[in-house]
Amino acid sequence: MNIGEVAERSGIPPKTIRYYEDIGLVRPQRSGNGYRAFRETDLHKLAFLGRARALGFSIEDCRNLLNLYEDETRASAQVKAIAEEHLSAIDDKIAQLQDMRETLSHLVEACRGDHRPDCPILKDLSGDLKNIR
Amino acid sequence: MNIGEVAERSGIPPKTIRYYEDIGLVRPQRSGNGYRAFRETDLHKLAFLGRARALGFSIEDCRNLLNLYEDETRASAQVKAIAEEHLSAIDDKIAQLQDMRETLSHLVEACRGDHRPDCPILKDLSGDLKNIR
DNA sequence: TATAGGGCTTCCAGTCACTGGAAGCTCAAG
DNA sequence: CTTGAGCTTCCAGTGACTGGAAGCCCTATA
Repeated sequence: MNIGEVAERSGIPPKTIRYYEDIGLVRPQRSGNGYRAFRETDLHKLAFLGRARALGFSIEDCRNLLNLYEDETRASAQVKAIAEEHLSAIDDKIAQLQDMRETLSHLVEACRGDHRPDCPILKDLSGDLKNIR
Repeated sequence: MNIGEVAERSGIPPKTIRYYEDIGLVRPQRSGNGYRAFRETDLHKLAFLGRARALGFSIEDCRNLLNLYEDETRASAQVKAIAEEHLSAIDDKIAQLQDMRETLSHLVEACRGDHRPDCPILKDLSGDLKNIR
């Protein structure tokens, strides 16, 4: 398989696949003409990476997950540990975004959004906390 | 004021303040010795930037908000538009993270996390969807 | 057989918002 | 006069790609 077909079947763009090779996540062989020659196992790995990335795992996490996947002697506890850490990072991020959302939505509601310059959003950003709440 | 004092009072590290000058967000004067000389207005601007960044606004948004803040002829509608767009981006991000969270937490729960290699997390990532929902 | 196109290759640069580090100047205290 | 803190600039690295340029390879059609 050439890179185009693999890209299509894995859903990962060619540029990204070349990047994954650069950083050692996949190691396709080469044809006589210099083209990358992917086997089914490469495709499988790339699809694995695509799903892991879609769950928000970092590249380093993906590398470790892939290693565990290929390690028949793994303990599922190792996989679970990675996933739990990531899950708690996601929870942190959600909480942080919800804090922002909370503040910002109050400000947006309080702003009339008309032609006049008065604006509680700017007032808040400027440090004048007398407004809102 | 030198950069250290401004950093302390605004809560923004010196490195970041220099970076903000590089990209034109603040324009402190210079003392005879080459040190940056910040006025109160510069400090005020930096604190504004700190709060806007804490709400997750991009640097470009911050630049626009700062311009509007200094523009007496602004319409609050302009500010509100920026804030609403950002708010909806935040909402999108939260939704995306919650999707990830949902999937991931089910997988984590299903994984026994023991010494054995069987792992529904890896099974899911490898594309075997027979497991879990 | 010439050529046109699409796909493939590499390499370099840019993204976003900083952050770390090195080399070197300035200033105040002891 | 030395020490050390604080300031300066410049360069490089982060994460995970993404865009673009220059050029080779392959196939189909005129």
